[in-house]
Amino acid sequence: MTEATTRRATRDRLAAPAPTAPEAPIHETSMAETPVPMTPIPMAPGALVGDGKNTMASQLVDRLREAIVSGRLEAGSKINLERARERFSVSLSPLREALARLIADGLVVFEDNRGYRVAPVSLSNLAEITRLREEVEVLALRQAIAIGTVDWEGDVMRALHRMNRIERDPAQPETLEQWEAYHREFHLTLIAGCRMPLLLNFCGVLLNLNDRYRRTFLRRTPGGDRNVAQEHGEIAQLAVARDADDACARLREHIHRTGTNLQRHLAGTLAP
Amino acid sequence: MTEATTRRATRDRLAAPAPTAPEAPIHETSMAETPVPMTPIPMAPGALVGDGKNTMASQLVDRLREAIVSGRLEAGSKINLERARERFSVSLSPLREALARLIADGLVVFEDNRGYRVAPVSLSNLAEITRLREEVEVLALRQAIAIGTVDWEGDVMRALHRMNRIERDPAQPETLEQWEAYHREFHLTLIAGCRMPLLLNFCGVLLNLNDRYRRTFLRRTPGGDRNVAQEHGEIAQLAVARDADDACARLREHIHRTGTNLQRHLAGTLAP
DNA sequence: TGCTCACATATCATCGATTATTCGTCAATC
DNA sequence: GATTGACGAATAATCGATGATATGTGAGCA
Repeated sequence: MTEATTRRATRDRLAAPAPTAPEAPIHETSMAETPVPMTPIPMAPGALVGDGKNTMASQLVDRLREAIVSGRLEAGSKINLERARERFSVSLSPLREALARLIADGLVVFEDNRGYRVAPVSLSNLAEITRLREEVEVLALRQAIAIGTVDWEGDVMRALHRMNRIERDPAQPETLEQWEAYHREFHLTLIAGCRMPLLLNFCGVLLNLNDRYRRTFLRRTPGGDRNVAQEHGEIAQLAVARDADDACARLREHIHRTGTNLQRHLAGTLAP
Repeated sequence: MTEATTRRATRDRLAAPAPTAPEAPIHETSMAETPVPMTPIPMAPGALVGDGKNTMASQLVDRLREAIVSGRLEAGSKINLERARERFSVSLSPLREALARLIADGLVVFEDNRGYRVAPVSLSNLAEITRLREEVEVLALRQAIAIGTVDWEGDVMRALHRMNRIERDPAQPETLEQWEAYHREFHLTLIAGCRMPLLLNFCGVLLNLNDRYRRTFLRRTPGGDRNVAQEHGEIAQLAVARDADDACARLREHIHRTGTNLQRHLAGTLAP
């Protein structure tokens, strides 16, 4: 039970700064902070209850990622270390370590002696993300359909159900955030059955990058006139029915349409 | 004047520790250090004379990557920070930052409060690497053949020529190292024409991971009875001739055969 | 007016010391 | 005799301070 004491002390130390206000922007431009209440994120699959995120650096990775994907940290903006240090109430070492890890996600870019900055967005970047998702996510799905277990089927249906039950109300931003989280989990669960860690990791990165575009440009009109829920449902049904060709075709269309949609919105944002 | 003094001091500081002995093993096990004389590496393409690697952390990334891919740092072994700090003559901050960046390469794994370790090797990991290389490297090649410029064609032929001119003499380890560098560059150049940064980055990661297996298990008998040089030549010729289907088929076979070869050697190492 | 160079300032990079956590060991207990 | 809990050594994580680099500014000159 001495251990309990020690642990509790740590938890307090770590928990204390969290409830404070959501991070204000670090970059020089933009100061209107969207008061998003930092959802108690149902983080990436594979995270056991007590295993991860005990250190400053690891928590920072999540906080920074969320801040970037949500658009609170403007694309392309410089990350001033001193201000970020204050904002997140940490020291330089864990901050730099967290940023270094985020390079892997493609959300942060770095240059020697010039520091870190939020990865920029561009039409070509979006096009590549879409194209690669079509290829690798479909590849993963095909493999998942081939070797996925019954448990995997169950996971897929559960993820689908949870996502579709969320009522997306623009007046309640937290419902949008929640849907984003479930949507991400749905796509990851769909392919998780393939049991190829490197591939899943890469798909997760692409999904993150894609989500940043959607959350920035399609915040309230996610599907346009599409019935996204139906698309998801069909893909899931075909997948658990082990109809590989049709499931993959539908997933590919789904990704492609989303990409086209985003492309249009982004072009509208950049051009005028 | 003052500035000149400052700069000179810095350069000396950075240059000084480099020529010292090659890094001895950091991990607890294994103490017989292969006295590989740390080739003055013809580093990754795209490195201008003065652009990158000015900081301790960035230099460390390269040194550590080389140490891991070459096998000097044993797969799966724990990386003791204090010993690594001494060995590489740096402080903890840049060391941790460098290790954090190497997570992206899949060469290092991390766990909160348990530190960093060299990524383990396994048959399933090798199988996935091979499978993914077949898919994504071929995808990249097809795109490169579709849109690659004449400059790209030239780059491919040059890379092929340089690689094939190296005489691989097991008695002269530096020739093996040199060939590895050129070989890596050949494969990357072959697909560089596709102009998809994310895809190229992923291919580079896979190539690195693959090279670790080859350099560990196929150090002196790279091709078995295969004529690897001829395989490379044919792929290059087909690529610049814009024969996409044949080039991709050959590349896929090439990757697959290499994988099978490695699988056999690795199985022989793990089993008995 | 436009350019170059020195200086001041802001920022990034690194270090050494301090704090927190884990892991091995051993004694106490059931 | 096995399990549990407490200690101490080893190691990881964090911090505050210092050193190095880049960037902005203005004087001097063509």
